[in-house]
Amino acid sequence: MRVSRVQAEENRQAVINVSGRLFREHGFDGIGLKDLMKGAGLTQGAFYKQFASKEDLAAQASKRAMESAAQIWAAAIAENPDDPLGTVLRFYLSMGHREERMDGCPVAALGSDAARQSSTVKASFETGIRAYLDTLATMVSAPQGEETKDKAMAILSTMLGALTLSRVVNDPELAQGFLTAAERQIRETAAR
Amino acid sequence: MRVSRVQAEENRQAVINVSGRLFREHGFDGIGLKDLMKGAGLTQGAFYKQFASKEDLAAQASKRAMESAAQIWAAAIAENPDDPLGTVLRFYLSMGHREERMDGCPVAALGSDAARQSSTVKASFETGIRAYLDTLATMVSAPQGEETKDKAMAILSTMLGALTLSRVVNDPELAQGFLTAAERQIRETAAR
DNA sequence: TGTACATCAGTGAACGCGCGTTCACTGATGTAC
DNA sequence: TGTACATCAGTGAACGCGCGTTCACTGATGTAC
Repeated sequence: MRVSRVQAEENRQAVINVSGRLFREHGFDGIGLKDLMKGAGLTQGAFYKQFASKEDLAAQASKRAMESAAQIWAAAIAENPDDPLGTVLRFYLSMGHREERMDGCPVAALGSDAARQSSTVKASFETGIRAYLDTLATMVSAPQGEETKDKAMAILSTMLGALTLSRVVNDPELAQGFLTAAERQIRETAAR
Repeated sequence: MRVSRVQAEENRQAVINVSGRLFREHGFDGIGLKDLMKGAGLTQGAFYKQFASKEDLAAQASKRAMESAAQIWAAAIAENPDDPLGTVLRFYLSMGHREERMDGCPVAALGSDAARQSSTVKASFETGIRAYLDTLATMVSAPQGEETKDKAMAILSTMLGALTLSRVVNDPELAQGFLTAAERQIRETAAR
């Protein structure tokens, strides 16, 4: 049955939000339209009234996921403005983040999947990654602007790599080792 | 029809080898048993004479893929023993590696997929990752042993993160930026 | 060494299932007058 | 403001397809004597 335009838009947003979380948990190929729609309280049939294809949803959900990740960064920084970099590192490189794929960094949750997706999906990630870099760039000390960008890119690489490695290994001690080693090295890089 | 024991074992190895490559190219969920077997010149029906399940093959193929990655490292180092770290960084953090998923680093190709797999699959990755770390540890200068391990973990994190990020973004310039920034920072970390 | 027979790697078809996508239908919403 | 009708978000079933897995069968290999 028909639903008000406002309600329809709310439903669309709900699908995008829940898909962003479910894709992170199960991968783009690991969850179907039926379960994505059910997550928003709808049925499969309504899907094509809102989205052109699963890939279209993947792109929109990735964009949304990156945006909410950026908001989590911003909220954490706002709570502890004296040590922004330390705040970001403490939550990004934590065992809690390692175990929480669904609400964690989308690049860590979907990175190797995203590399295989269309350039529309990649564009969503690229935008979010540039936002990460801008945030990190405000936190590092560097003589010139160009070097600041470089440092931000190296720091983000280390963060993402350490979290990914910590999730791929079984041994919790080794996992913690990657997170700790990354944090230590990033602090040195940022200060240098 | 029956085939000699030697031939059967060769076929098994061929399936493992080709699957290691095809999984890297398409992801664990992105390619089916039919195509994996076809890659080794066999048909789908023979699969369960050699493997317990697709997951069983995933674990064995991941192990094999990590072993051949380690061999690529070793071969590159052997060719240029004067600058082992530089050699590894030049090929790992290259645009060529970015574009060659099938024969590249399995952690970069399958990292976020692997995090969702069974602990058997993760164990294959963990073993390979420890081998990476041992190799890197011989290349960094550090006063104490513990610090060497830490540096190796941070360096591997930066390498993996930079390659992953370079593959996730569309813009080749940004992709190259991650690789370059990572290489620069790793050289500093290794020398410090 | 030669023969008879058991073994089993590989084939190809079938199984049930869930996938992404399409479609006829419903009925509340939105619009025209 | 009230009425008549067109719109369209959502439902639920169906589509063809490919998935992982199973199985009856084949015939060369391996084994027993």
